[in-house]
Amino acid sequence: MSRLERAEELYEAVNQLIRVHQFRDRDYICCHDVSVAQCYALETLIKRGPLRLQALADEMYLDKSTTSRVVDSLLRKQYVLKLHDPDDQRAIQLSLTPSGEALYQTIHQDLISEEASMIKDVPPEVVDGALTLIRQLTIAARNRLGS
Amino acid sequence: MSRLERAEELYEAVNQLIRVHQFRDRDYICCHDVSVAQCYALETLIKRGPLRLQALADEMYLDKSTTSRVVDSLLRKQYVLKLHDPDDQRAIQLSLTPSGEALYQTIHQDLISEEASMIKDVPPEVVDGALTLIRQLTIAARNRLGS
DNA sequence: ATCACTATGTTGTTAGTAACAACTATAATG
DNA sequence: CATTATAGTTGTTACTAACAACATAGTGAT
Repeated sequence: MSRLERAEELYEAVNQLIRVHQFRDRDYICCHDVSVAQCYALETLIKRGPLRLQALADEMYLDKSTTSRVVDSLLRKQYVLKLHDPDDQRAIQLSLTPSGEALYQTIHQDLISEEASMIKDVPPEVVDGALTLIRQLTIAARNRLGS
Repeated sequence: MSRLERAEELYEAVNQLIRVHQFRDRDYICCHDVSVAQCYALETLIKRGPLRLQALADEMYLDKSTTSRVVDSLLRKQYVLKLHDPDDQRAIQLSLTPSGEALYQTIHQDLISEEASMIKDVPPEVVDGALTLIRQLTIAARNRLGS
C-alpha cells in the first residue's frame, strides 16, 4: 500500500469516527443546559486553567468573535466568571464558577461512562495502542496547521 | 489503568483529533464551491452509490429534513441529479452529475494529499495500526448507537 | 508628550448546520 | 375504499462560525 492509499484509508476512517462521535456528543450534551460548543469551552477552561479570551479561542480553533459569544452565553447562565486583569484593562481572565464546574463534571461523567461501555469489548492493549496512535496523528496534524 | 481511566484518555484524544481535522477540512473544502456538509453528501453518494434521500440521511447521521436541504443546494449548483423511481412516485434516486464527480475528485485529492503530508513522518506500520483501531472504535460506537 | 501602531474584546452581518413538527403526496393493507 | 405508513418538503427555531468594523487600552518612536 502506498502512502497516498494509506492517507486515503486513514482520512476515511477518521471521518467515520468523527461523525459517530459528534452524533453521540450532541445527544449527551444537549439534554443538559448547554450546547456542544459551550460544553467544549467549559472543558477547555477546566483543563487549561483560567484563560484570556484570545487564548481560549486559540485552544478551541475558533475565531475570537465566535468565542466571545460562546463565553457570553455561559456568562449569562453563570457558568463562567470574568475577571479583569488589573495590569491590562483590556484583558479578561475566564474561569468556571462552582456551578459551571459541577455541570461539566456531570456531563463529563455521562460521556466517559458511555465511552467506557463503548470499549467494553475492545481489549485494553488495543485501546492503549489506539491512544498512542491517535495522539501521534493529532500532533502531526497540528504541526501541519502551524506551517 | 482502569477501564474508566482508559475511556477518559481515549475520549480526550479523539476529541483533539476531531477538532484538528474539522478545522483543516473547513479550510480545504470551503475554498471550492461547496460547504463541508455538501461535500460530505457528495462523498457519500459516490461511495455508497445512488441513494434515496432517507438512506442518504441515515448514512450521514442527519435528519431527512436537513439532508433534503443539503441536497437541494447541490441540486441548484447542478452537482447532483434527482431521478424519480418509476416503481414508487414518492421516492427519488440521488446521484452525482459529471461536474459533481469532478468537483469531488478535486477536493478529495487536495484533502488526501494534505493527509499524506501529515503522515509523512509517521512510520507506515504505525498508520496501519491506527487504521485498524480507529475502525474498531467506530464500529463499537456505531453498535452502541443502534441500541 | 504625542502620534502611530498594535493588541484585546465586542458587535454587526452573513452563511452554514441541524433538529422537530407539520404538511403533501404516494404506497400498502385490511 | 378507508386507514395507515412511508418519502420528501417546508416552516420554524437554535446553534456554529467567520469576517469586518469598531472601541478601548497598551507600546514605542520621535
